[in-house]
Amino acid sequence: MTEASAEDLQKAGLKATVPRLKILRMLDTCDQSHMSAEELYRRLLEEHEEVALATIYRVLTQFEQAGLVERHHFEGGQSVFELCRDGHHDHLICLKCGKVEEFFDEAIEARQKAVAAQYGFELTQHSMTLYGLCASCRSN
Amino acid sequence: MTEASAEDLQKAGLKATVPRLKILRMLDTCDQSHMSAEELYRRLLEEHEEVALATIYRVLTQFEQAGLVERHHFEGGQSVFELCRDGHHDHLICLKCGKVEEFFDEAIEARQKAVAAQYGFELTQHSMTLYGLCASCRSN
DNA sequence: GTATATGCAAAACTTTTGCATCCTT
DNA sequence: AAGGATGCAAAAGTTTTGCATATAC
Repeated sequence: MTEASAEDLQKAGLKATVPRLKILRMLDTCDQSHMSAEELYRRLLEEHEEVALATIYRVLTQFEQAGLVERHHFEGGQSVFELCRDGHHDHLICLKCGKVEEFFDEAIEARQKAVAAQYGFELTQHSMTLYGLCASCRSN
Repeated sequence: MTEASAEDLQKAGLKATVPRLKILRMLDTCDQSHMSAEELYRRLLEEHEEVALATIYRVLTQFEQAGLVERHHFEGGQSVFELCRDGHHDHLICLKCGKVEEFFDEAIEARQKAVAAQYGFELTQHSMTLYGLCASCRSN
């Protein structure tokens, strides 16, 4: 995938403003792909690219509505945001070091659809998050 | 299952205080089995069984630690609490009317374990929530 | 030039905490 | 009687909003 750019914003129907580009770039290039608004704010600050926290929240909400970003509610209360890249996936999170792994499992997806159908639901989205200890945290 | 009682609290290692019993009873008998702290507060108020909101939060946290209650982070920011009755289950939520259905699917549980193992994780918990439109909301 | 976005400060909301008083065992 | 629990009020944390100014097209 090429670097996040002004066109990505325009294609999504959003003006290519400086704060939006900073936020998009940070989501795209940061080693940490799942960040809270506060984390994003701090990292931008560190790179001397400060954007007001209120703007970060507004922009993330717009990105979410435009389908550029997904918002997750993991344990811990605050929302975490992730740039939508390839397709759908679920998450595996280490409770000790916070590492986030992404995975996709066809069998699970199929069963989810089957369960929803069984209850008469039209499925529009789902969230599935596994919590545990990652390999390196286990060995310590 | 018999009505929630003082013994349930004592077995869990908690003093059987009046506020705790009120909260436990409400969780047990309310038609709505998944409630936020605020909702619990309002419903107790309606039944003239007021408990301070701060106490509700403290008690719910203790209940959670004692294994009496599960805390969920569904969409919408605030925590929702549910009395632990039978075994583990996942949730299916209607985005329109808020109805919560519980389900359990062995195939999904098995795949979750397999996925965790594949990534070297020791699985300690998981949350899986399906969102959609329930049958009656679809027909309207 | 015009509509929209941003920054700042304040507000709204959820959850936690300090402390004096009260209740359970 | 003693330790722990509660209520109240205040604080802390997260997210939203009003409004004047600045920016993108």
